[in-house]
Amino acid sequence: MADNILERVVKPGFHRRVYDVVRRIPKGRVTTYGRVATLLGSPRVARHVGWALASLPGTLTDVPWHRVINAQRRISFKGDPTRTDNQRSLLEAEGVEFDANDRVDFKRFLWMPDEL
DNA sequence: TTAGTGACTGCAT
DNA sequence: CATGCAGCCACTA
Repeated sequence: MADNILERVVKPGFHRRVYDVVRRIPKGRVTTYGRVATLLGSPRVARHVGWALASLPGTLTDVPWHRVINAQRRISFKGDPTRTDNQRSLLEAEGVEFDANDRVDFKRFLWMPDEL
């Protein structure tokens, strides 16, 4: 089970909390690193959210990491460019659309949790 | 224990 | 609109 793998790969608790939030993002919706951080109670730890996702074992988890993009409404690309391609493909497969500038329309696809 | 790092963000230029 | 820069703090070595 993916969760078991996650338990072994990820030790720290903060990461674990990030994954719990990300798992709640509905299919076909996206959110930002900053919003996830805010849901965790710390609006200033957006970088840690990204870092937490960076340490995921890729496809071996049930965490929809691809539904998290940056506040500029774009997919963050630092490191491996193929990752961003994959992320975009996954989102488009769920119905999320990108405009000519590779941006997502938050009015239509941003996940707005009740808690926020 | 200390120092370095970063899938970010918001404000300034 | 595009860059640049400082702040942020859990995690890693």
